[in-house]
Amino acid sequence: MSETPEWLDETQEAAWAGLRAVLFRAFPEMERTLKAHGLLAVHYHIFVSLSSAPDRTLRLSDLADAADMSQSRLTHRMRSLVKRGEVAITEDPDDGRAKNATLTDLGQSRLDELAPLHIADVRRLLFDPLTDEQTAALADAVTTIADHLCEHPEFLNPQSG
Amino acid sequence: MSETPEWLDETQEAAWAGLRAVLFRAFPEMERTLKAHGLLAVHYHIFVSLSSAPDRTLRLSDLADAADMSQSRLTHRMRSLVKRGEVAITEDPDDGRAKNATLTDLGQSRLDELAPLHIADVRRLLFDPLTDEQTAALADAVTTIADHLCEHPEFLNPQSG
DNA sequence: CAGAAACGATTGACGCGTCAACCAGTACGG
DNA sequence: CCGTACTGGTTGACGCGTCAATCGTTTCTG
Repeated sequence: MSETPEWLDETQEAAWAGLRAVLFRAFPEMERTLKAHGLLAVHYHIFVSLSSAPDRTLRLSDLADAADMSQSRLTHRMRSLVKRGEVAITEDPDDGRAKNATLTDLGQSRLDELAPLHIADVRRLLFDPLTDEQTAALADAVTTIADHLCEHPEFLNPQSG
Repeated sequence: MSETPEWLDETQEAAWAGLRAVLFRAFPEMERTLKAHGLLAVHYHIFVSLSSAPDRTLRLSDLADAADMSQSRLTHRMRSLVKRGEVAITEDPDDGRAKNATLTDLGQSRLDELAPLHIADVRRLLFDPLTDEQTAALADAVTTIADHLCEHPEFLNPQSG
Protein backbone atom coordinates (compact mmCIF):
# COMPACT_ATOMS: atom_id res chain seq x y z
CA MET A 1 0.00 0.00 0.00
CA SER A 2 2.97 2.28 0.01
CA GLU A 3 4.79 2.96 -3.24
CA THR A 4 4.07 6.67 -3.02
CA PRO A 5 3.67 7.61 0.61
CA GLU A 6 2.32 11.02 -0.32
CA TRP A 7 -0.80 9.90 -2.06
CA LEU A 8 -3.57 7.33 -1.70
CA ASP A 9 -3.73 4.39 -4.04
CA GLU A 10 -6.89 3.61 -5.94
CA THR A 11 -8.28 1.27 -3.31
CA GLN A 12 -7.62 3.69 -0.50
CA GLU A 13 -9.18 6.47 -2.49
CA ALA A 14 -12.32 4.39 -2.97
CA ALA A 15 -12.47 3.52 0.72
CA TRP A 16 -11.98 7.14 1.65
CA ALA A 17 -14.68 8.39 -0.71
CA GLY A 18 -17.07 5.69 0.43
CA LEU A 19 -16.51 6.48 4.07
CA ARG A 20 -17.20 10.15 3.45
CA ALA A 21 -20.40 9.30 1.62
CA VAL A 22 -21.54 7.06 4.45
CA LEU A 23 -20.71 9.58 7.11
CA PHE A 24 -22.06 12.66 5.35
CA ARG A 25 -25.14 11.09 3.81
CA ALA A 26 -26.29 8.08 5.77
CA PHE A 27 -25.55 9.38 9.27
CA PRO A 28 -27.43 12.67 8.85
CA GLU A 29 -30.34 10.75 7.39
CA MET A 30 -30.50 8.50 10.44
CA GLU A 31 -30.40 11.52 12.69
CA ARG A 32 -33.45 13.00 10.96
CA THR A 33 -35.59 10.15 12.20
CA LEU A 34 -34.46 10.81 15.74
CA LYS A 35 -34.92 14.55 15.36
CA ALA A 36 -38.50 13.97 14.29
CA HIS A 37 -38.93 12.53 17.78
CA GLY A 38 -37.14 15.34 19.55
CA LEU A 39 -33.77 13.66 20.00
CA LEU A 40 -30.32 14.17 18.55
CA ALA A 41 -28.18 11.19 17.60
CA VAL A 42 -25.93 12.25 20.45
CA HIS A 43 -28.79 11.90 22.90
CA TYR A 44 -29.59 8.49 21.60
CA HIS A 45 -26.03 7.27 22.02
CA ILE A 46 -25.97 8.63 25.55
CA PHE A 47 -29.10 6.61 26.28
CA VAL A 48 -27.63 3.45 24.78
CA SER A 49 -24.37 3.81 26.67
CA LEU A 50 -26.11 4.34 29.99
CA SER A 51 -28.70 1.67 29.35
CA SER A 52 -26.10 -1.03 28.94
CA ALA A 53 -24.04 0.05 31.96
CA PRO A 54 -24.41 -1.45 35.46
CA ASP A 55 -27.19 0.35 37.33
CA ARG A 56 -27.70 2.32 34.12
CA THR A 57 -25.01 4.55 35.56
CA LEU A 58 -21.70 5.85 34.24
CA ARG A 59 -19.21 8.43 35.35
CA LEU A 60 -19.49 11.41 33.02
CA SER A 61 -16.00 11.05 31.60
CA ASP A 62 -16.63 7.36 30.90
CA LEU A 63 -19.94 8.23 29.30
CA ALA A 64 -18.29 10.77 27.02
CA ASP A 65 -15.86 8.07 25.98
CA ALA A 66 -18.55 5.44 25.45
CA ALA A 67 -20.66 7.78 23.36
CA ASP A 68 -17.69 8.98 21.26
CA MET A 69 -18.02 12.61 22.24
CA SER A 70 -15.98 15.34 23.88
CA GLN A 71 -16.35 16.15 27.53
CA SER A 72 -17.72 19.62 26.95
CA ARG A 73 -20.13 18.44 24.31
CA LEU A 74 -21.49 15.99 26.87
CA THR A 75 -21.90 18.73 29.46
CA HIS A 76 -23.86 20.86 27.01
CA ARG A 77 -26.19 18.02 26.04
CA MET A 78 -26.71 16.93 29.62
CA ARG A 79 -28.42 20.21 30.46
CA SER A 80 -31.51 19.41 28.42
CA LEU A 81 -31.55 15.71 29.26
CA VAL A 82 -31.55 16.42 32.98
CA LYS A 83 -34.15 19.15 32.61
CA ARG A 84 -36.37 16.71 30.73
CA GLY A 85 -35.91 14.10 33.43
CA GLU A 86 -34.41 11.48 31.13
CA VAL A 87 -31.05 11.40 32.88
CA ALA A 88 -30.16 12.14 36.48
CA ILE A 89 -26.79 13.37 37.70
CA THR A 90 -25.39 12.62 41.14
CA GLU A 91 -22.13 13.48 42.83
CA ASP A 92 -19.67 10.62 43.16
CA PRO A 93 -19.25 9.85 46.87
CA ASP A 94 -15.70 8.52 46.39
CA ASP A 95 -14.30 11.37 44.30
CA GLY A 96 -15.41 14.94 44.86
CA ARG A 97 -14.53 15.90 41.32
CA ALA A 98 -16.55 13.24 39.57
CA LYS A 99 -20.25 12.95 38.81
CA ASN A 100 -22.35 10.01 37.73
CA ALA A 101 -25.11 10.00 35.16
CA THR A 102 -28.04 7.61 35.50
CA LEU A 103 -30.66 6.81 32.89
CA THR A 104 -34.07 7.31 34.48
CA ASP A 105 -37.11 5.14 33.80
CA LEU A 106 -38.39 7.89 31.57
CA GLY A 107 -35.13 7.91 29.65
CA GLN A 108 -35.18 4.15 29.32
CA SER A 109 -38.72 4.20 27.96
CA ARG A 110 -37.73 6.88 25.44
CA LEU A 111 -34.91 4.61 24.32
CA ASP A 112 -37.19 1.58 24.13
CA GLU A 113 -39.60 3.39 21.85
CA LEU A 114 -36.94 4.89 19.58
CA ALA A 115 -34.52 1.99 19.29
CA PRO A 116 -36.59 0.02 16.75
CA LEU A 117 -36.92 3.07 14.51
CA HIS A 118 -33.26 3.83 14.67
CA ILE A 119 -32.19 0.23 14.17
CA ALA A 120 -34.44 0.06 11.15
CA ASP A 121 -32.65 3.07 9.68
CA VAL A 122 -29.24 1.56 10.37
CA ARG A 123 -30.22 -1.64 8.64
CA ARG A 124 -31.88 0.08 5.73
CA LEU A 125 -29.10 2.58 5.05
CA LEU A 126 -26.03 0.56 5.94
CA PHE A 127 -26.46 -3.18 6.18
CA ASP A 128 -29.27 -4.13 3.82
CA PRO A 129 -27.14 -3.79 0.68
CA LEU A 130 -24.28 -5.79 2.17
CA THR A 131 -23.77 -9.53 2.16
CA ASP A 132 -22.87 -11.22 5.41
CA GLU A 133 -19.28 -11.45 4.21
CA GLN A 134 -19.14 -7.76 3.39
CA THR A 135 -20.59 -6.88 6.77
CA ALA A 136 -18.05 -9.03 8.53
CA ALA A 137 -15.21 -7.49 6.54
CA LEU A 138 -16.48 -4.00 7.26
CA ALA A 139 -16.68 -4.77 10.97
CA ASP A 140 -13.17 -6.16 10.89
CA ALA A 141 -11.72 -3.11 9.17
CA VAL A 142 -13.40 -0.39 11.20
CA THR A 143 -12.76 -2.26 14.44
CA THR A 144 -9.09 -2.44 13.55
CA ILE A 145 -9.03 1.28 12.88
CA ALA A 146 -10.90 2.07 16.09
CA ASP A 147 -8.63 -0.15 18.17
CA HIS A 148 -5.62 1.49 16.63
CA LEU A 149 -6.97 4.90 17.60
CA CYS A 150 -7.45 3.79 21.18
CA GLU A 151 -4.00 2.27 21.34
CA HIS A 152 -2.43 5.47 20.08
CA PRO A 153 -4.15 8.24 22.02
CA GLU A 154 -1.22 10.49 21.16
CA PHE A 155 -2.78 10.66 17.71
CA LEU A 156 -5.79 12.38 19.16
CA ASN A 157 -6.40 15.82 20.56
CA PRO A 158 -6.79 15.79 24.36
CA GLN A 159 -10.24 17.36 24.16
CA SER A 160 -11.79 14.71 22.03
CA GLY A 161 -11.63 11.63 24.18
CA MET B 1 -28.30 -11.42 8.59
CA SER B 2 -31.95 -11.34 9.51
CA GLU B 3 -33.19 -13.69 12.20
CA THR B 4 -34.41 -10.81 14.34
CA PRO B 5 -35.20 -7.89 12.07
CA GLU B 6 -35.55 -5.54 15.05
CA TRP B 7 -32.03 -5.75 16.31
CA LEU B 8 -28.47 -5.86 15.01
CA ASP B 9 -26.46 -9.02 15.23
CA GLU B 10 -23.04 -9.04 16.83
CA THR B 11 -21.17 -8.38 13.60
CA GLN B 12 -23.41 -5.52 12.61
CA GLU B 13 -23.09 -4.07 16.08
CA ALA B 14 -19.31 -4.13 15.76
CA ALA B 15 -19.41 -2.50 12.35
CA TRP B 16 -21.79 0.13 13.62
CA ALA B 17 -19.67 0.94 16.66
CA GLY B 18 -16.53 1.06 14.57
CA LEU B 19 -18.06 3.40 12.04
CA ARG B 20 -19.14 5.73 14.83
CA ALA B 21 -15.64 5.71 16.26
CA VAL B 22 -14.18 6.55 12.87
CA LEU B 23 -16.67 9.33 12.31
CA PHE B 24 -16.51 10.89 15.76
CA ARG B 25 -12.82 10.38 16.51
CA ALA B 26 -10.74 10.08 13.36
CA PHE B 27 -12.59 12.62 11.23
CA PRO B 28 -12.49 15.46 13.77
CA GLU B 29 -8.83 14.76 14.31
CA MET B 30 -8.12 15.11 10.60
CA GLU B 31 -10.07 18.33 10.53
CA ARG B 32 -7.88 19.81 13.28
CA THR B 33 -4.86 19.68 11.02
CA LEU B 34 -6.75 21.60 8.37
CA LYS B 35 -8.14 24.06 10.90
CA ALA B 36 -4.61 24.83 12.02
CA HIS B 37 -4.13 26.12 8.49
CA GLY B 38 -7.35 28.08 8.39
CA LEU B 39 -9.48 25.58 6.48
CA LEU B 40 -12.44 23.40 7.35
CA ALA B 41 -12.63 19.85 6.03
CA VAL B 42 -15.55 21.05 3.97
CA HIS B 43 -13.36 23.65 2.30
CA TYR B 44 -10.76 21.05 1.52
CA HIS B 45 -13.27 18.75 -0.12
CA ILE B 46 -14.60 21.64 -2.17
CA PHE B 47 -11.07 22.28 -3.38
CA VAL B 48 -10.50 18.63 -4.25
CA SER B 49 -13.79 18.35 -6.12
CA LEU B 50 -13.11 21.45 -8.17
CA SER B 51 -9.47 20.61 -8.73
CA SER B 52 -10.29 17.33 -10.43
CA ALA B 53 -13.09 18.74 -12.56
CA PRO B 54 -12.64 19.95 -16.16
CA ASP B 55 -11.45 23.57 -16.14
CA ARG B 56 -11.46 23.28 -12.34
CA THR B 57 -15.11 24.23 -12.67
CA LEU B 58 -18.32 22.68 -11.44
CA ARG B 59 -21.91 23.77 -11.28
CA LEU B 60 -22.76 24.53 -7.66
CA SER B 61 -25.31 21.77 -7.31
CA ASP B 62 -22.85 19.25 -8.75
CA LEU B 63 -20.18 20.55 -6.42
CA ALA B 64 -22.44 20.07 -3.43
CA ASP B 65 -23.02 16.52 -4.55
CA ALA B 66 -19.33 15.82 -5.19
CA ALA B 67 -18.34 17.19 -1.80
CA ASP B 68 -21.10 15.32 0.06
CA MET B 69 -22.76 18.41 1.40
CA SER B 70 -26.13 20.12 1.30
CA GLN B 71 -26.84 22.92 -1.12
CA SER B 72 -27.31 25.53 1.58
CA ARG B 73 -24.22 24.46 3.43
CA LEU B 74 -22.27 24.99 0.22
CA THR B 75 -23.73 28.46 -0.24
CA HIS B 76 -22.71 29.43 3.28
CA ARG B 77 -19.15 28.18 2.85
CA MET B 78 -18.77 29.77 -0.56
CA ARG B 79 -19.09 33.22 0.94
CA SER B 80 -15.70 33.07 2.64
CA LEU B 81 -13.98 31.13 -0.14
CA VAL B 82 -14.96 33.74 -2.71
CA LYS B 83 -14.04 36.58 -0.39
CA ARG B 84 -10.62 35.03 0.10
CA GLY B 85 -10.19 34.63 -3.63
CA GLU B 86 -9.77 30.87 -3.57
CA VAL B 87 -12.90 30.16 -5.57
CA ALA B 88 -14.64 32.27 -8.20
CA ILE B 89 -18.33 32.09 -9.05
CA THR B 90 -19.76 32.88 -12.47
CA GLU B 91 -23.25 32.75 -13.90
CA ASP B 92 -23.98 29.85 -16.18
CA PRO B 93 -24.60 31.21 -19.69
CA ASP B 94 -26.84 28.29 -20.64
CA ASP B 95 -29.11 28.27 -17.60
CA GLY B 96 -30.06 31.46 -15.85
CA ARG B 97 -30.66 29.63 -12.58
CA ALA B 98 -27.30 27.94 -12.32
CA LYS B 99 -23.89 29.19 -11.28
CA ASN B 100 -20.44 27.71 -11.75
CA ALA B 101 -17.65 27.60 -9.22
CA THR B 102 -14.03 27.68 -10.37
CA LEU B 103 -10.97 26.97 -8.29
CA THR B 104 -8.58 29.90 -8.70
CA ASP B 105 -4.80 29.58 -8.88
CA LEU B 106 -4.68 30.72 -5.28
CA GLY B 107 -7.14 28.03 -4.30
CA GLN B 108 -5.18 25.41 -6.20
CA SER B 109 -1.96 26.42 -4.46
CA ARG B 110 -3.70 26.23 -1.09
CA LEU B 111 -4.78 22.72 -1.98
CA ASP B 112 -1.33 21.74 -3.18
CA GLU B 113 0.22 22.80 0.09
CA LEU B 114 -2.40 21.18 2.32
CA ALA B 115 -2.99 17.92 0.47
CA PRO B 116 0.17 16.19 1.72
CA LEU B 117 -0.66 17.05 5.33
CA HIS B 118 -4.19 15.83 4.99
CA ILE B 119 -3.25 12.67 3.12
CA ALA B 120 -0.73 11.91 5.83
CA ASP B 121 -3.50 12.16 8.43
CA VAL B 122 -5.79 9.92 6.42
CA ARG B 123 -3.09 7.30 6.12
CA ARG B 124 -2.01 7.55 9.73
CA LEU B 125 -5.51 7.45 11.23
CA LEU B 126 -7.29 5.15 8.81
CA PHE B 127 -5.13 3.05 6.55
CA ASP B 128 -1.86 2.45 8.37
CA PRO B 129 -3.32 -0.19 10.71
CA LEU B 130 -5.03 -2.05 7.86
CA THR B 131 -3.61 -4.75 5.64
CA ASP B 132 -4.11 -4.43 1.90
CA GLU B 133 -6.84 -7.05 2.13
CA GLN B 134 -8.63 -5.15 4.87
CA THR B 135 -8.39 -1.93 2.92
CA ALA B 136 -9.82 -3.59 -0.17
CA ALA B 137 -12.66 -5.11 1.83
CA LEU B 138 -13.40 -1.78 3.46
CA ALA B 139 -13.49 -0.07 0.08
CA ASP B 140 -15.80 -2.76 -1.26
CA ALA B 141 -18.23 -2.47 1.64
CA VAL B 142 -18.49 1.32 1.85
CA THR B 143 -18.68 1.63 -1.92
CA THR B 144 -21.57 -0.81 -1.93
CA ILE B 145 -23.34 1.21 0.74
CA ALA B 146 -22.68 4.51 -1.04
CA ASP B 147 -23.89 3.13 -4.37
CA HIS B 148 -27.02 1.84 -2.71
CA LEU B 149 -27.70 5.29 -1.27
CA CYS B 150 -27.36 6.86 -4.71
CA GLU B 151 -29.62 4.27 -6.28
CA HIS B 152 -32.28 4.89 -3.69
CA PRO B 153 -32.49 8.65 -3.35
CA GLU B 154 -35.93 8.22 -1.84
CA PHE B 155 -34.10 7.07 1.27
CA LEU B 156 -32.61 10.50 1.62
CA ASN B 157 -33.97 13.84 2.58
CA PRO B 158 -34.31 16.22 -0.39
CA GLN B 159 -32.08 18.82 1.26
CA SER B 160 -29.08 16.58 1.71
CA GLY B 161 -27.96 15.82 -1.73
C1' DC C 1 -48.22 30.18 -24.97
C1' DA C 2 -50.17 30.55 -20.63
C1' DG C 3 -50.20 28.33 -15.81
C1' DA C 4 -48.24 25.14 -12.86
C1' DA C 5 -44.61 22.53 -11.31
C1' DA C 6 -39.85 21.77 -10.70
C1' DC C 7 -35.11 23.38 -10.38
C1' DG C 8 -30.88 26.07 -8.75
C1' DA C 9 -29.48 28.82 -5.47
C1' DT C 10 -29.95 32.00 -1.42
C1' DT C 11 -31.28 33.67 3.06
C1' DG C 12 -31.71 34.08 8.15
C1' DA C 13 -33.03 32.20 12.49
C1' DC C 14 -31.81 28.86 15.50
C1' DG C 15 -29.46 25.18 17.96
C1' DC C 16 -25.32 22.66 18.19
C1' DG C 17 -20.03 21.63 18.87
C1' DT C 18 -15.43 23.43 19.43
C1' DC C 19 -12.15 25.65 21.76
C1' DA C 20 -9.80 27.96 25.26
C1' DA C 21 -10.18 29.31 29.66
C1' DC C 22 -11.60 28.15 34.13
C1' DC C 23 -12.83 26.07 38.93
C1' DA C 24 -12.73 22.59 42.31
C1' DG C 25 -10.93 18.42 44.12
C1' DT C 26 -7.22 14.89 44.29
C1' DA C 27 -2.53 12.98 44.03
C1' DC C 28 2.24 13.49 44.28
C1' DG C 29 6.93 15.15 45.74
C1' DG C 30 9.96 17.06 48.95
C1' DC D 1 2.09 19.04 55.42
C1' DC D 2 2.40 22.48 51.69
C1' DG D 3 2.80 23.54 46.94
C1' DT D 4 2.54 21.83 42.47
C1' DA D 5 0.63 19.19 38.86
C1' DC D 6 -3.07 16.72 37.29
C1' DT D 7 -7.91 15.22 36.81
C1' DG D 8 -13.12 15.76 36.25
C1' DG D 9 -16.20 18.76 34.90
C1' DT D 10 -18.14 23.44 33.54
C1' DT D 11 -18.63 27.72 31.09
C1' DG D 12 -19.33 31.16 27.31
C1' DA D 13 -18.06 33.03 22.95
C1' DC D 14 -17.93 31.99 18.46
C1' DG D 15 -18.51 29.82 13.99
C1' DC D 16 -20.85 26.26 11.66
C1' DG D 17 -24.96 23.35 9.62
C1' DT D 18 -29.87 22.57 9.40
C1' DC D 19 -34.15 23.76 8.19
C1' DA D 20 -37.95 26.13 6.23
C1' DA D 21 -39.05 29.81 3.48
C1' DT D 22 -38.04 32.40 -0.52
C1' DC D 23 -36.78 34.18 -5.28
C1' DG D 24 -35.90 33.92 -10.07
C1' DT D 25 -35.55 30.73 -13.86
C1' DT D 26 -36.72 26.89 -16.68
C1' DT D 27 -39.52 23.04 -18.08
C1' DC D 28 -43.56 20.59 -18.50
C1' DT D 29 -48.59 20.27 -19.87
C1' DG D 30 -52.64 21.08 -22.11
